[in-house]
Amino acid sequence: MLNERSLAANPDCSDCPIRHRAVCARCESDELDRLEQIKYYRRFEAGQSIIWAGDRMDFVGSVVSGIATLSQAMEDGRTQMVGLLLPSDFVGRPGRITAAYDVVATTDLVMCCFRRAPFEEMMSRTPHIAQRLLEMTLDELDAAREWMLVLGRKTAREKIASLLSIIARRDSTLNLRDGRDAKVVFDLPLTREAMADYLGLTLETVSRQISALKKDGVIELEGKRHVTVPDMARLMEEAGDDGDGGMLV
Amino acid sequence: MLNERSLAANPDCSDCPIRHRAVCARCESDELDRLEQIKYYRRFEAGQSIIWAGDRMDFVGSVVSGIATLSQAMEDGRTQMVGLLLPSDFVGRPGRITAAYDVVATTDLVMCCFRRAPFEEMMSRTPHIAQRLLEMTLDELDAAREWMLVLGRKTAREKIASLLSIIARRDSTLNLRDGRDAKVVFDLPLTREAMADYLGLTLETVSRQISALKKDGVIELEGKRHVTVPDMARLMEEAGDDGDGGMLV
DNA sequence: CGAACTGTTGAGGGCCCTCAAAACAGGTGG
DNA sequence: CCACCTGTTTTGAGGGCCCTCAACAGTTCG
Repeated sequence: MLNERSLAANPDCSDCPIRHRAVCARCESDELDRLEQIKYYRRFEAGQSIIWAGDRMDFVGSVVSGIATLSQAMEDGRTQMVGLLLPSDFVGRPGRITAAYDVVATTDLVMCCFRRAPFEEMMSRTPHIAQRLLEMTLDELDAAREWMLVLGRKTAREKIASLLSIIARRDSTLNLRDGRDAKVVFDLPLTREAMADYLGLTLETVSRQISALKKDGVIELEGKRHVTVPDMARLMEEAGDDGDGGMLV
Repeated sequence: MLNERSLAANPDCSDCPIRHRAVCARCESDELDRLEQIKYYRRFEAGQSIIWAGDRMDFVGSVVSGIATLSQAMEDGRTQMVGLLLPSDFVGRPGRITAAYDVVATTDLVMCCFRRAPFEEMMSRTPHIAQRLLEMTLDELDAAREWMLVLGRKTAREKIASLLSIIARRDSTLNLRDGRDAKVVFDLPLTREAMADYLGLTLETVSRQISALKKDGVIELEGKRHVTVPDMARLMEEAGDDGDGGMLV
């Protein structure tokens, strides 16, 4: 039914790009060995649905590479994105059988999956996994709360600036740059429609506000997706964030 | 500096009203004994600030009785509520020194506090605490995501109906009634302004929409705060929720 | 009574949504 | 190579929902 295929070979955990950030980050080598025995990889293509809300979920897992979105839909079609899943992010809730949200791959994506039952059994006996999952869940909760401020109180222009600065900040931490002073360059991993679903806007408003930020010199565009931010502090002002830039101290 | 005072006597944990729902829910009696040694009670008055965002936090704790709000403010005064704390809810993040949000008591409130260092030390040695905290955090994350749909995609009328049905549902579970058929009666624990901060609206819009729901017979009002819902299914329709009512299966 | 706070109601305007059309890019087939 | 189609994005015109500003009512407390 789905087009993904399991990889015959499971790459070694010690070579894994998300080894030190995913749910397995704190595992000792013997714990990792046991995880290795119950893991398998699945590959999804850009645009493909990974999970439908309400479906039975037989696995949980980590995004290894690529990007996915978590979203919620109303009956009349209105949809709100409630999570943006990047490499190392966790999918699924231990103890829950039915998926609560739609999960869609927005780029080609590789997921490291664990069958639910063995994973839960292992989690109950391996504090390192539960500890790391707690830490990751608390981070997600903080991000969700930051997002709620954006959704509830910011203007369309501020919303766009907030999203851009979130993406820019993430990229700048990946590239180990100073996120405040240097020029930041990145590609938007989302369509205008996905950005609208993220921000509680329409895609037309997203397009208009991006054009406006470009006209005002806050960002530069090359093609539709490639963004340059000449002055990160300026962008963060536009986002309505204060000098601390929302960095949780 | 604060007007709270410690109670001379710490009530016994086994008599505690939140014993089976708070962060201590899964603790064995010996674990509870150790928690008992590091706990103390603090009492706050309605309207009083419990924590300011950015302040150093020397404790974490559980709401024993009363209601508090978690909120985030922008420089220009716009504020968004990001959490509503009811009895058994946890305050503070283990591992974090500085408070990320403002916490305000909206009613008289009693909190069961643990000094941070001993609590964290105990948490690392007591899987039952970390397990329960993980479960509670996952629940909060689900609630936050439901809330994001409300903030991002619902109309003012739907927002009000959503908030009312959330409060009604909570009260009906407390009262062990059937939340679908029976008449539901409750008191609003929030001012119009707090409801506005919850929903990303102005207080005037909140007032207008409540009046409209009353005029249309969706709710009945006695005074400003006492609400009767004659038909829960109708209210949930108005909230834009489908037949399942957002109950996570 | 007056002050402070909470809540209601009205008038007007602005931001963003809705509907619509067109530009643009990528892919396919003639 | 061009015609054609599909999907994404941009831009325009108009309108509605909610915000802003304002006045007033009800309650509590001094």
